[in-house]
Amino acid sequence: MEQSFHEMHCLIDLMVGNGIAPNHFVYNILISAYAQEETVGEVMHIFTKMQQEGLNPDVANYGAVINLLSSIGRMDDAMSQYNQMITEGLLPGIIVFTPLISGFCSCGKWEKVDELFSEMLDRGICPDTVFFNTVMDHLCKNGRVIEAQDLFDLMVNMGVKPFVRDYNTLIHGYCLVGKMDEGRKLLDNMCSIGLKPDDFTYSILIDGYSMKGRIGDALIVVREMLDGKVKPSIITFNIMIGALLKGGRKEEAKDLFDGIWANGLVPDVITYSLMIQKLIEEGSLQESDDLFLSMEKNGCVADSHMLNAIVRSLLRKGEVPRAGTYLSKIDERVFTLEASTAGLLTALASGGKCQEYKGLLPEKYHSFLEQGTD
DNA sequence: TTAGGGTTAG
Repeated sequence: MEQSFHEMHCLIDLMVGNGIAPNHFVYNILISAYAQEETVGEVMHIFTKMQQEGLNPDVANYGAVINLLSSIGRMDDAMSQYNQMITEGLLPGIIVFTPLISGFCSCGKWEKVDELFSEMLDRGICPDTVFFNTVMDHLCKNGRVIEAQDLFDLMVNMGVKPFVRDYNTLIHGYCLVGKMDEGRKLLDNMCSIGLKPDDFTYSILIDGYSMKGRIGDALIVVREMLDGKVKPSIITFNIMIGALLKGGRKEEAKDLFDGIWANGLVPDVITYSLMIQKLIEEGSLQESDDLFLSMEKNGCVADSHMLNAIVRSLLRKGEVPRAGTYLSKIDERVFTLEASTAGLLTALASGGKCQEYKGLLPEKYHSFLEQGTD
């Protein structure tokens, strides 16, 4: 980035040297590019530089700067820029209000959200589909699904057509607070107005039912998805496999796993992680090792989360030597031990077998055993 | 591509 910052300066100097003064377009391309990298120093430098050269920032320039400041939570600074542009007589548009309001949502300043939304409407600025989706998503993720629903209704009343993504956002909101029947109603509602649910819609609902332990209802949605000719993604498979395993329906989960390839997909690290943990849990240790090997043979590489989860499963089963094998992989690949994994190691030593276990685990992790003997 | 946003799994 430092290099390209230098290049940017050279480019601007070259333009000036050729009698071409950089305009708002040029500056905004630069500001936006640096904003994407979240390099605040550079952005503010360019912003100052353009003003020094007698070019007053336009609404787009302010929009890009306010977006950057809001995205990193510097709301005081974002508001100062907003006030500055008002002072200069510029008229803020939806491009300025969306990041500003989104920023206040991110830090939970809901009264500021309400205040700015009112101000925006007072200024005659119409919220659009991007605005509604952004704010609804924030509300849903904070458990404020009732307010998200109100916003959704307002959107419809204002004549802004909801898209599949808006439904997905709201259904997710209901799932997060366990209101599955409301989520389910929305699925039917979107179908009735001619919107076709996608794999996200179904996956969100399947996961929601699964979290509530309603495996039967989850499977009904799976059936509807397949009947509707919506192709599941590997994530959908992972959700379904997770739901079945949770419901103790291992054979069906295994059938789904075997059917992944027929759907033109390949299992990913999460699919394998789910299956392997289940095998360990039921004591099929050789099978779990075999699956791990075939996974790596298929080019799917274990990540830190997976190895930690495997180690924890093995430790819970008292399979210390095998856990040692996977701990060595964590060590070799320079992954970190997660706190919950370390906690299990420490707990292990409190049983008085610290010395015995030391011989089974890589030396690097002996300190966790020693902590347990205090 | 001059400016704002967003969904699912261990």
